[in-house]
Amino acid sequence: MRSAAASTAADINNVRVQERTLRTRQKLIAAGLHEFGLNGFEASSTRSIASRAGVAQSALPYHFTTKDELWRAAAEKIFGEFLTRFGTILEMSSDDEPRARAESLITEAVCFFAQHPELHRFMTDETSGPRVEWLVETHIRPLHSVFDSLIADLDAPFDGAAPDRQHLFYMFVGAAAAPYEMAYEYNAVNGASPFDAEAVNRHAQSMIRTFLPPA
Amino acid sequence: MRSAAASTAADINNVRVQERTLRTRQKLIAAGLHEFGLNGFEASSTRSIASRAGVAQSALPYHFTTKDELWRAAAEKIFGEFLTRFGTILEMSSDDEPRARAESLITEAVCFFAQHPELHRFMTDETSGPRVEWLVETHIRPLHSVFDSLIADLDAPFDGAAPDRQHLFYMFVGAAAAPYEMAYEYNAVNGASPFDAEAVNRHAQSMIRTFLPPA
DNA sequence: GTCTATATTATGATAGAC
DNA sequence: GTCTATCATAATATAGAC
Repeated sequence: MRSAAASTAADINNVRVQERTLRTRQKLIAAGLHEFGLNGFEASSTRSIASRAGVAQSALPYHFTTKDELWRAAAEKIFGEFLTRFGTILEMSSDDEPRARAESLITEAVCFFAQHPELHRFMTDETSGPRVEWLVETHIRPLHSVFDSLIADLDAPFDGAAPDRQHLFYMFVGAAAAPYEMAYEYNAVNGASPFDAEAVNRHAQSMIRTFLPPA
Repeated sequence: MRSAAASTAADINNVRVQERTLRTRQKLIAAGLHEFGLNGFEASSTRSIASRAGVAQSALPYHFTTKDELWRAAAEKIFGEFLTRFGTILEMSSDDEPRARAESLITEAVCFFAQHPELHRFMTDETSGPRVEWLVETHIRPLHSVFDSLIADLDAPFDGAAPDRQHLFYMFVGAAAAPYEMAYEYNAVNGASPFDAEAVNRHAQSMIRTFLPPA
């Protein structure tokens, strides 16, 4: 039966095509995440992204229509990874002592910023325009509820003199990401990379000592 | 005496020309500071800068040869202003009680980041390359000694459990600048501008409560 | 689906009139 | 010194061969 055989072949072929499409899209997203996270949207060219992904420049508009859409796909990926990982940690630690839980949440957040500095760059690259508006509504606003569960533990011990809850979010994010946002400077001044495991641990400890009052 | 008259006329003319040159250069630096501070180096076009300054695009390469040099001039201006202002505050407060002094230094730093968000953008816009290298060696490294006088007061009360001194610099800068670095998001989420005087005061108070241990 | 080649636009820097 | 006009280049997106 020719039609059945053709249909089967087409199915097999479609699967393979879809797999290849998926792989190429993923390579482009990974490369875009790297470039956008390092240089921001405007300073990243589709050529450099395609080159990093190992495909032709025209593969980018083919798979994502515009540079803008690739940027959105990269944002989805990095914010999705963060929410997934943090959701897991939040669940796993739900029965821990408040202090120990806060410490491990802070440590996890610092490690994520160190391993994925792109996350913070996406949050701060542009100051206005359609991309920021989309990002805030789609991905950053939800972060606040995630951090609220962290913040509940952070300011409880302060009683009257706790830092402003609204501002804790910004201070925490800014402080956690700062060494990685200024990595070149950190390296030049301190003679070591802020991404080294030892430096990350020290940063997590410093964050705990700064944002959790002494026990 | 024709030559004397001509000389005098030329001198007067030179002064006027130099004054006009200076004004144009200053307008370009101010416009460049604004654009670079808002969008970063690559995303700022010489056309938009010139347009903001109210001069022709070609006035930029005429007065500064390259976009790069204008950027450096803008960096000189904003870092110079910061050092001048902070130097004054440091002197004026040298006889204050340590706690009160630390509080006023923190408040001053927060106000400066709020009034000049360009400063932090210059520190974080690019992650590598000749401009960052120049900026770190010329302007950011000196900031560390300024902050050291602040930090000496910050971590003294902690005794054993003080945050890492190296990391305090980054945490402090990151936390102080965060609301202004994420101003669009702050506005969308909190329904008010982080640049409002009331929000700046609250941020300064939150910074004090976070980075100075309860008295 | 991926490539090479190209159309189109925007950028930074230069030339020349005034 | 400032302007208009232009060059040269690099960017994104499209067309067409395979």
